[in-house]
Amino acid sequence: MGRKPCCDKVGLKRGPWTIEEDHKLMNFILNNGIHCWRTVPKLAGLLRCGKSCRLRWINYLRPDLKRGGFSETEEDQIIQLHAQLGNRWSKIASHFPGRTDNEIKNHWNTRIKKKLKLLGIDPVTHKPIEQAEEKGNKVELNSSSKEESLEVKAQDDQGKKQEIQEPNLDETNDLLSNFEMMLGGNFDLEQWLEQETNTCSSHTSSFSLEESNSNNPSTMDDQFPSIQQDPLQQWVESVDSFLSWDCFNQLAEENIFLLGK
DNA sequence: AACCAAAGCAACCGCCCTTCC
DNA sequence: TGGAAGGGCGGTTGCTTTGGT
Repeated sequence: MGRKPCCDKVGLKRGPWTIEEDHKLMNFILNNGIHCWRTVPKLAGLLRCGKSCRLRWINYLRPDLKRGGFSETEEDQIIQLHAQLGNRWSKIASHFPGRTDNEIKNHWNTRIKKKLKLLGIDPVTHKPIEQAEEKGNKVELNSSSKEESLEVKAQDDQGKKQEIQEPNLDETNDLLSNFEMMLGGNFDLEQWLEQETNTCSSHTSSFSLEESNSNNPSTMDDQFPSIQQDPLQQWVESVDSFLSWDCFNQLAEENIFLLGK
């Protein structure tokens, strides 16, 4: 008598998403917005469950995502927030615009946890590991990790103040509001593309458009030849999944989403 | 060059909470 | 007010990549 599954998994595709699936999902969401995740795969023509679509969008396709490694400052903040909130990753993620809970969780589990353990700090309680264990770690601490130890002490001191450095709220709000505007259907992609084509092509040598590259275009104008007719479609079909999203995200970092300003 | 182990990360699972009827 | 449905969240898995031998 278990709970009813979120969806009928029979006939549904699982595993890594293909570029085509990404395109379909992006295309659908950018055209229609998000109303009910359960209906998204059906309407978008995807053989995925709604949850899977939601996860893919939130963790990977969302245009306001910030990619790349975590900075020292971000790591510090994560540690402080974790000390206060525990494993409430979504709450922690809400302090990092453009970061997902999954990303932070992964980073915590793979790196920060180890770093803290190495420094003799229990990643769960954020207190020094018990004497016995601590002795074992001292050897390491005395050798290579001395600097890190001091760094963590500083973090600890900061934590005691119970003051967490707030993110740039203006930036966060701007990103969110523009993203909401986009989902609400008011996002003028055509205008955005017109404004930003040069920016994109200028700083993304890795910008790979395998599909549209058949003509070896040298500029974005060439890459989007019929942009005037159906810019969204052109854009979605032309992007090569995450490589192009790197470009997109880079633009987002440069406040390209602040169109409403 | 080949193999193995570790690390990193995307995706899935299942429970919990909220909303709606 | 209670039950069902849907979404959100945290934990876990498993595949891919990277580094070492």
